[in-house]
Amino acid sequence: MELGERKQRILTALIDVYVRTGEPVGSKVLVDMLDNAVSSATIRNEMAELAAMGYLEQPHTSAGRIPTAAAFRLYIDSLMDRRALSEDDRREIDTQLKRAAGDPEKLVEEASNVLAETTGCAAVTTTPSSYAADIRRIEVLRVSRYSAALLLMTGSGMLRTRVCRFDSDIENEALETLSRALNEYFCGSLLSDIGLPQVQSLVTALGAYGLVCAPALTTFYQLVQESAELEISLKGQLNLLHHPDYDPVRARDLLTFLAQRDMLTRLLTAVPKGLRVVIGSESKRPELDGSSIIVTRYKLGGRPDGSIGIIGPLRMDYAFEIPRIEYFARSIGRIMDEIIGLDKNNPDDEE
Amino acid sequence: MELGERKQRILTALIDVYVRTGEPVGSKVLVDMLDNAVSSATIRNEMAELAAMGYLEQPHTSAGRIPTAAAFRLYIDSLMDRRALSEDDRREIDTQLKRAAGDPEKLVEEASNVLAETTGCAAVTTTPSSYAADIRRIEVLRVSRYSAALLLMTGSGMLRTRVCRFDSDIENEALETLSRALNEYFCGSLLSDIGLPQVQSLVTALGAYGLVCAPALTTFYQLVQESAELEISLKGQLNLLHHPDYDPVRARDLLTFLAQRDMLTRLLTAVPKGLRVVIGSESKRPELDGSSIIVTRYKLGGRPDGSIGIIGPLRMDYAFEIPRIEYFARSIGRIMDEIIGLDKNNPDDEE
DNA sequence: GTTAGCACTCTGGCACCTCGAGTGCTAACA
DNA sequence: TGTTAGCACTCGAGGTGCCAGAGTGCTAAC
Repeated sequence: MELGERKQRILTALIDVYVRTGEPVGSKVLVDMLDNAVSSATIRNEMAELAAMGYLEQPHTSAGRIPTAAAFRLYIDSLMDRRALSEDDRREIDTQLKRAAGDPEKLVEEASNVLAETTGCAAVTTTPSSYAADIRRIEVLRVSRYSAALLLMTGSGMLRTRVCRFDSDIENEALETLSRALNEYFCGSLLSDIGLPQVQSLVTALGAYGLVCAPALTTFYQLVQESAELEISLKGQLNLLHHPDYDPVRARDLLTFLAQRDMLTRLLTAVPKGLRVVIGSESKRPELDGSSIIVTRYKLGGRPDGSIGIIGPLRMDYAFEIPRIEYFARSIGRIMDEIIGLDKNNPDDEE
Repeated sequence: MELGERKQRILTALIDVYVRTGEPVGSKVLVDMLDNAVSSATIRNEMAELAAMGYLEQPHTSAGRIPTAAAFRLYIDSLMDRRALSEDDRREIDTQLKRAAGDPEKLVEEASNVLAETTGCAAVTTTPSSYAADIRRIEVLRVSRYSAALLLMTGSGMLRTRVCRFDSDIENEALETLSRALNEYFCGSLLSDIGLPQVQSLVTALGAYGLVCAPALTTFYQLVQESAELEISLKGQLNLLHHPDYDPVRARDLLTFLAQRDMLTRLLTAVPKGLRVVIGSESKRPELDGSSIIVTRYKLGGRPDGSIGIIGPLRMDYAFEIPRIEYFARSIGRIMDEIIGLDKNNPDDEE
């Protein structure tokens, strides 16, 4: 059902006002918005039709209208005028992100913080998907007589350590053999390809040291699992508690829902590739009624990788926030490539 | 001003009831509590005096009385009967904590989670104070042609890494020299003793490589700073939002206050040695009115080190929660000594 | 198809009332 | 002197009624 041009103008104006004020919009305000081209009665007629079409609703008879999720959907898909970020805004974002550069995980976390702060919403990000990353190097470092640290370095620039305790004192020779074997077997493997059987098969390969090194192999396996796992960071939850559009109880319930990380995972990993905006009830989760999610993916080495986005009330300045999030994603991709992307072109290990 | 024996009994009974119900306690209930020994009128007289002494207050004229912060203080210091944890509770705590063992920082974090969950309050912990820890070892690991990771290992069992980018390709020789110099200069030093001047002085010591290694020195300095910093973890904030004693707005404000980590730091580091209970207004922070903090320190190698505690509403079951937190602290100390404490007695490095 | 005008509806705030719980006080009692 | 019974009093919670204001829907005229 195609919307007449005037209906589109009215709907757009109404959304613009609503996004600004948060109050139901009456016909009089819209007359002004449309330069007195038509009278309030005409607007009222049009609004009644828009309401019948499911684009507007009234909290009660004598209140103005507010846009429905369907209206926001239409607005985002075809009505809105994207507002580009100013040069200043971009520079600001870039500098803030670069401050955290050095380590991909820190970068993404900092992006989350900055995004939450600038939008006043909660920000979600996933770390670069190390699932498909390859192991570059494994170090075994003695900590004490009977404990050692394993260090894992991946092609995505991630470093992880984990301490392992042996059942008794362990010889240097054993640790060196372990280190050699681990590197020999697993360097170049994808994290996702390493299963328990592969790790277990090392026990025999380690010969005389197989048994004493067993705890280290378990630790190594856990380390790989943990590293392959997608990590989700959620920042700025307090923003939601302070947001005027949420009453404290709704905000609390939303936070409780978001605290179940598997829900978040599902929401984030379902993002196909480009941008995804989930508006209120579209998510089919009652807890997300009244909230919107804007997510996009950042690229790593040119390929879509982790996700970044915000969660906030239905009433968001989509025309502004969407470009902002897209810029964040681009900026993260760019900086991350600077940190590690280039390394991909020049693999260069010592061993 | 000494409290008469009957007043003590009344106050104790009142607190017990109030802690259980959360409602103002009227004279009739107390008559039952005290086995009808006296009439409600007598209780009322006593309560009026207790109120005059500042131990009780009424939300309004026709309501029962609730204990003031001063009453809780008296209760904790001299009236209450500590209730010991059951054997089952202890075992439960031990197994949950041991699951996370391996790394002191993870252990403390997990303790925070478990404590928050079992008490229904927010839990705070500080990581073992690495401030006074000594550097055991520094590793320099090449990541790419022009970047390397620095790894720092301390005597408190902490491992930290940070990636550093050089201005251009860097030779193996340079990295090796850097590694040697760092270890030579800083192994055995306390983290707190390492300042910018000391690090800078390495530039000359590195000779020909001084300049190219400069970024690594900066990174090293940051790494040391970051490692020396006390880390505070706050878990279970959502519990506070759901707690019946907080209306959502107060809970929100409390969370907002707690989010300023420097405030938390001050609260936690001020704990002298044993137990510390800060009740409501005693903290002099208006945001903490209506909330109590119970903190104690866990020991590491027999010496008081980090802190662990909970933050929750004034109305807590102190007689039960205090022993619980103390048990947590003991358990952490014990497990942590198992992980690293013993190592202190057997320092044993490869180099 | 558009507009002016009017009756209608609904919310939010305010005042008012009643009920129940629990107190403070007084006078009598042991 | 300390304890008790009895009663008037206070206050909050919750329900009702009323009013002003905002915005609509509808009708009839343009």
